[in-house]
Amino acid sequence: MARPVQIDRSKALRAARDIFWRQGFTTTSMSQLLKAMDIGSGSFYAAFGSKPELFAQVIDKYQTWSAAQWKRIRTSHQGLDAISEFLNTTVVDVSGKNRRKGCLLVNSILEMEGVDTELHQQLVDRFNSLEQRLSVCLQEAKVSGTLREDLSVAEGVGYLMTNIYGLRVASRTGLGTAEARQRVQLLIRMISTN
Amino acid sequence: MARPVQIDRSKALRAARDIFWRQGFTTTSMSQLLKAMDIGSGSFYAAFGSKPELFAQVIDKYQTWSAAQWKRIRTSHQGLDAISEFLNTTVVDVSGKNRRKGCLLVNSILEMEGVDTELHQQLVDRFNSLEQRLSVCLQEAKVSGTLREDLSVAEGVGYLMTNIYGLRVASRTGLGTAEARQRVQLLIRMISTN
DNA sequence: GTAATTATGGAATGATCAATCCATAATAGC
DNA sequence: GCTATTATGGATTGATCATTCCATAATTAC
Repeated sequence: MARPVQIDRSKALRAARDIFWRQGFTTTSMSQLLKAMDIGSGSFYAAFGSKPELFAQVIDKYQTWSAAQWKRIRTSHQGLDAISEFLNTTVVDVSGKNRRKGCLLVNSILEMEGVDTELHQQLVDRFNSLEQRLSVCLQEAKVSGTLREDLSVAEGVGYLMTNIYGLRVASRTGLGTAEARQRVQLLIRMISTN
Repeated sequence: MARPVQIDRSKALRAARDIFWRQGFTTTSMSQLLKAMDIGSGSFYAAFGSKPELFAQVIDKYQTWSAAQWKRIRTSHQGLDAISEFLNTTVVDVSGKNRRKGCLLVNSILEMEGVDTELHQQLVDRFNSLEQRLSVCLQEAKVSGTLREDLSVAEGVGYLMTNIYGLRVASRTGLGTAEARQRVQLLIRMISTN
């Protein structure tokens, strides 16, 4: 009865994700965004509400993808091996030819800090769910005896979180894939039983 | 013969540094900046040139201060002890009551990445001078036998850089001073001879 | 006190921002 | 093929951005 929607929502969201990933939320202007998504402003506001609302949708989708990836890793890895696999996957994914920079969630946390306090806290909370996943893996390692005896699970989680943040940032200052992998290997070795 | 300058340059620079530190370069508007510095736009452009030029001056001053701090540490500490002192000083300085967030240099590196490529590379180069300082300390530790034997100096530098970045970021996601200190203690312990 | 000179800060300026408006395009039902 | 309906995207809007302009204030030399 009416003109049908012609925008490919999922494709548009992916384009938006990638440009936010590369440039951040604030830096990306609506004109850049519309061009990247290849839609007009009318369609945009009809379909996504506003620039911040679109961003929230992108973050949602990103986290869904992120959770799926974690689940995939966990079906075939456990303990320190799962953590190692997680780090390698995410590090590889964010450097090298792939032009996305760091982790969208971490980047956004840093960017939104002084700007949108509410969104900032939401993002931090979401990211902290990673702590629980890491905690479970470390517990497994503790039981299986692969975790350094003088290291508590809580300490290990803090250590890993610091290194994850650090690797994300380092990947944005020119750290190559090969060197990133070496750092991952080393940081795992540090918390393993010798 | 003419009206004398009444702005306190160093005080104004400090105010600018603090608001950039809290909010970042892009997010801070000229009106906020002028209000924080407590000067009018005429005086501002006469004294500092432009917003980007002011930022460069702030970064310069920040790094001068940072170098002095490092020098101070080195007069009384060496090896892993110097690194530990450096980490504790900077971590304490950037969290808790002090409302500045993270490290101005690191924050700016992340912010300028897609925006101003030239400035971004300058900042990265500056920050990398830290690697050399760390390398010297690790060499001292190697000689004195306090560095884990199975760890090369190069590996140690990479490890430390990751953790420094990570701590800077973690301090912007709600990490408290006490917990930050524990993480510093742990990460030093990991690279020490047991 | 007057003239000369320069700092000052509030009022324009033009660019760009996100968001809205609206004439037009594209469909389905009849 | 006509009507009703909704998607579309370029033009428009009002706000805000960094910057410039300029009348005025504050000082020194005489």
